[in-house]
Amino acid sequence: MMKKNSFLHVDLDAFFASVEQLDNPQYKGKPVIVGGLPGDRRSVVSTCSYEARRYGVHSAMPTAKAKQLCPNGIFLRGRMKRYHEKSYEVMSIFRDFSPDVQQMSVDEAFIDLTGTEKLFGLPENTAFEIKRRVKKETGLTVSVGLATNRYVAKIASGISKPDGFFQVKDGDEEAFMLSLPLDKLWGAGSKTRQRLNSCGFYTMKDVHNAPLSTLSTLFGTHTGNFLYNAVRGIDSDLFEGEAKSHSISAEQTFPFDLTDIYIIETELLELSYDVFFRLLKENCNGKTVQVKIRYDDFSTVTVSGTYPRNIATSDDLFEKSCALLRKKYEFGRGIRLLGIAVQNLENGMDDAQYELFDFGEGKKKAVEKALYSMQKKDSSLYVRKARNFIKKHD
DNA sequence: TCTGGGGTCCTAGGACCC
DNA sequence: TCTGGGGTCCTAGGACCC
Repeated sequence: MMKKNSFLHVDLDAFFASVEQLDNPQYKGKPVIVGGLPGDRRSVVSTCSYEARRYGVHSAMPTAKAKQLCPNGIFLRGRMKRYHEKSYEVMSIFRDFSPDVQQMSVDEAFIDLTGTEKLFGLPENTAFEIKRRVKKETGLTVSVGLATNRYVAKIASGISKPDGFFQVKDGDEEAFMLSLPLDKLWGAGSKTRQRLNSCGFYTMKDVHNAPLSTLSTLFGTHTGNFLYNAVRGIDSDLFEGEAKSHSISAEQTFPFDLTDIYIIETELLELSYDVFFRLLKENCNGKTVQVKIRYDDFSTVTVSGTYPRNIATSDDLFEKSCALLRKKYEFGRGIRLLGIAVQNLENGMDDAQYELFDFGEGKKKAVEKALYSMQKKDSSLYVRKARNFIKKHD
């Protein structure tokens, strides 16, 4: 008989809040809420401790509401650098147990344990050994799901949080899925659930009863297939393979809506710097630029352009962004968010091109590369155009 | 209570080419 | 003179996730 696959999904519990409690022992056992501070306009909760969740606080909740629900909460801004350090420690432990660790985000990963039994014993024992080592070596707790495919492992890890372990045995996948409420169907968010409900589907069983053809007609081929498989505990390969496209973006929500075109473009300048320096840092580049505008009523539009050559400098990105914005922006409307993305990225900076088409950009580019290496050596260095400083000191 | 920021993937329609 | 069907690329919008 063929040996079945074993996958772990490991999730760090209330990650950002747990790191804060670890680094600040006086916060242990208290409601810690990481994200915006209560006084910040237009901010949300990023992560909160289980103590805070008891008050009804959760991720993505406006900070103002969190403050209302939990007036004595400890509100903290995130320290992303620190979280990435801890994340790296944890991921390194995972790699001691399998060569195939697929990190999904800063706080979760899949570990393929297929074929590791001879080395580490049963997968469930490995799961407990991983939990033990993470706790001992980093002070953090994780929740682990174990199953024969990634999709079911992902759902299983959410079953007994925090510090949990849940195994779905070979052959039990379908029954496991059917035992859960519909809102545990990972990959079907609120919009899809609303549509499911409006079609008369309220439980996993309801979806399970529908033939594939019906689901495909109602939801399209892709989502139909996904739903059909998901309620049966079959992995639709959502987590398989490398990502096809890649992009780097930056966006900013403003405390107050913007209408003045000079100020709007000054913000685009700032975003252009952010994005361009990150392109340098990641040593990649692309030809497609997207500008995102969120109006005061929260409606969001995007406009993008694909150009013959990669982005040459931050000024180049700035000019393209301004042109795109002017094409799309309904002048006079209040803007609450602006974003810039460079999409369809490829590795390398194609330096050769600039020798053929150098419109003075080669020089600018050299200057920006030099600035980038200065910033790399001294991270306190903040290089921006004078235009951005004028804004800051208004 | 009024909604962050950084991503990936999918779809539909249009342009363009063969 | 009118027109089919397929492939590819691009764009805008939307859903979803952490």
